[in-house]
Amino acid sequence: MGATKTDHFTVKQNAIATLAKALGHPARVAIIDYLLKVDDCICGDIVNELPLAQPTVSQHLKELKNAGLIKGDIEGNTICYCIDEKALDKLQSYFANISTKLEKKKKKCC
Amino acid sequence: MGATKTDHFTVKQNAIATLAKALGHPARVAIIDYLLKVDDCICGDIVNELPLAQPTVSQHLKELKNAGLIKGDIEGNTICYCIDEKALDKLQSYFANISTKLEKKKKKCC
DNA sequence: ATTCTTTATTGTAATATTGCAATCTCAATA
DNA sequence: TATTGAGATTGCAATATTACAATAAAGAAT
Repeated sequence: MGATKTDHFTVKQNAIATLAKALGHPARVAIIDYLLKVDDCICGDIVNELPLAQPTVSQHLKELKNAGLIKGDIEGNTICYCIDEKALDKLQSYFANISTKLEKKKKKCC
Repeated sequence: MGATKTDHFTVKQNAIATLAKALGHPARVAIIDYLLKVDDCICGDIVNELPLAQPTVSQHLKELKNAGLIKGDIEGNTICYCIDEKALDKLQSYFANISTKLEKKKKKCC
């Protein structure tokens, strides 16, 4: 087969998986890192920051956008990419929740 | 090509990407969810919980294990899989850190 | 010892991802 | 109206992932 059976899992599980998958490549982690580092989001220089060709970077940006992790505002000739807080909040609370749960069940197993 | 250029990115970026990638499939998110829900980690019934064939589940467990997200203790006939807190702490602090940074730069851009 | 049970491994087919050269789009500027 | 420049799209090759049937491995139960 090769295709993920998304319809067999909950909406929430799929949502987390989609977000995690988008961050499942170092180039895309690097893009998020860079967007965080740059204070004003005059982007467009992302390509120069990464050790990858322009079409490849464009593709990674597209994937981050599809996953909802970033959003791009067209600004005349250039595009200003920014982190979408909502998506990152979702991830943050997901992992915070896991940590809380792990704290509670501490030493209950292995 | 098809192969990720891991050597072009930082160790940290690769580490986060590896962990995120492991969670980039709903079945693996479901496994983590299940391990959290079950209080004692008498596992082995993970296969019954998932809508996938046994070899597929085994493969997903292997990937979670390779990424360091879970660990498996052999217990006679069965194997007891548990969440590895260290990996999840890493993810939790990564996203907590991002949230903090986003808070600071609020309204500075788009 | 044989069978049962649980999990891993192997092999294979279908599909997805990664990466880039070439090309295209479109706004800004000359 | 060209021309330039930023970014997206297309097409393609290499590789990785997903899923499962069949099979193997190994301790438990009979």
